[in-house]
Amino acid sequence: MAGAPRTREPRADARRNIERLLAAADAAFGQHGTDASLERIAREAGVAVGTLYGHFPNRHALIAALLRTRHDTLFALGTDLLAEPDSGAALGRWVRAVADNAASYGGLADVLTASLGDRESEMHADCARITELTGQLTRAAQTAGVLRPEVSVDDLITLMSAAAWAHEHLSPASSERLIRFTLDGFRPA
Amino acid sequence: MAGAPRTREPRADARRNIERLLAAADAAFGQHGTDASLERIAREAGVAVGTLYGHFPNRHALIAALLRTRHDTLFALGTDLLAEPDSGAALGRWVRAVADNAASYGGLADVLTASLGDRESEMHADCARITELTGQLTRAAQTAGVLRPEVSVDDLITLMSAAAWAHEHLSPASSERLIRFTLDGFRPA
DNA sequence: ACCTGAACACCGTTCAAGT
DNA sequence: ACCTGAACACCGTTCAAGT
Repeated sequence: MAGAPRTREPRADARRNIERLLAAADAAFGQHGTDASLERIAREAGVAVGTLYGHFPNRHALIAALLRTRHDTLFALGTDLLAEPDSGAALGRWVRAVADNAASYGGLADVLTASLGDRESEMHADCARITELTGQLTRAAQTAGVLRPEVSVDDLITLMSAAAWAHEHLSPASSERLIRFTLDGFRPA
Repeated sequence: MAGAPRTREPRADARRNIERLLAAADAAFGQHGTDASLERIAREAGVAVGTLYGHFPNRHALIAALLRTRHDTLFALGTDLLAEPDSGAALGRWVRAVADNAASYGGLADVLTASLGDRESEMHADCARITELTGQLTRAAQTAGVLRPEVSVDDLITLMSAAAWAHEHLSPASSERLIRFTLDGFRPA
């Protein structure tokens, strides 16, 4: 009764191609932003375009795969922050972490924002999880009285996305200042 | 002494083509954002691609031409606001006007931000003028004591651009709320 | 099960040739 | 002085054919 290979593991060559594609994509997105040429990525990975499409049906899938581990550590941070006694500081750290993450590739803020509203996107679940954690941290800060009650989760999402955009298109410093002043505006009078 | 045509006016057919191109571009940018296909714009205008490039050497030039009159009325508003006695309210109205303007086409916030840092761009002068007016209104509000002294022109530019981005990628309401809370954070404690 | 590369439809940009 | 359209180099995406 025997080792019929009923495994779902990808074949060894496929696995290698996937890794090469991810490495090439990470480099290309880092250098040219999230709309870097997919053809070039395949070429750089030493693989035919069809192979890229075979593993990643579209650009979103490729980006999502790259963000996968990054997002896991982000979620871990989020749940840790929920236990933080100073919920104002926790929220601040969360906002910065999310904004930084959404700025890891040029154009990523746009992509993530689109994914939040697109149930079909490979990144939709991740975006929803971020929204969920943001909601919990927001409510915690509000019950602690360190955040105005009229501030909504959407307001936080807006700030984080806008800060990520500013990080990329203006400068990290501008982004940080926007966060600081806006969080100030979020505090009770 | 006679009517030799020493005029610099474009020829009648050229003039007509320019107008058709601008109309088509306005429609296309409105619908598909600032990176709409130039080939399609030419086709829609009933003109060969070469004609488009003959009048507008690149995409920026085309966008700049479309913004020209819009910006003139914006500048007029800016100088009017300098005379406003309530300099806090004046700054608020300015921020909203600039942000709205920078959201008139999808992707325009990105383009304008790039133009601000690119001396070669056809929109650079316009962006510089906006920065200048922002600086004057900022200083006016600061001497009136309704704006924290550590807020810089860059902070205002950041807010206006980020708000324009949010207007486009999230919603006009999100953008307005970002402006409101951040301006709150800009006020003296 | 996976890979290849040609195929198709599109794009930005240039430029010789026309009027 | 202006217009045309073919030309070139690139791209996203699909799919028959191979192994």
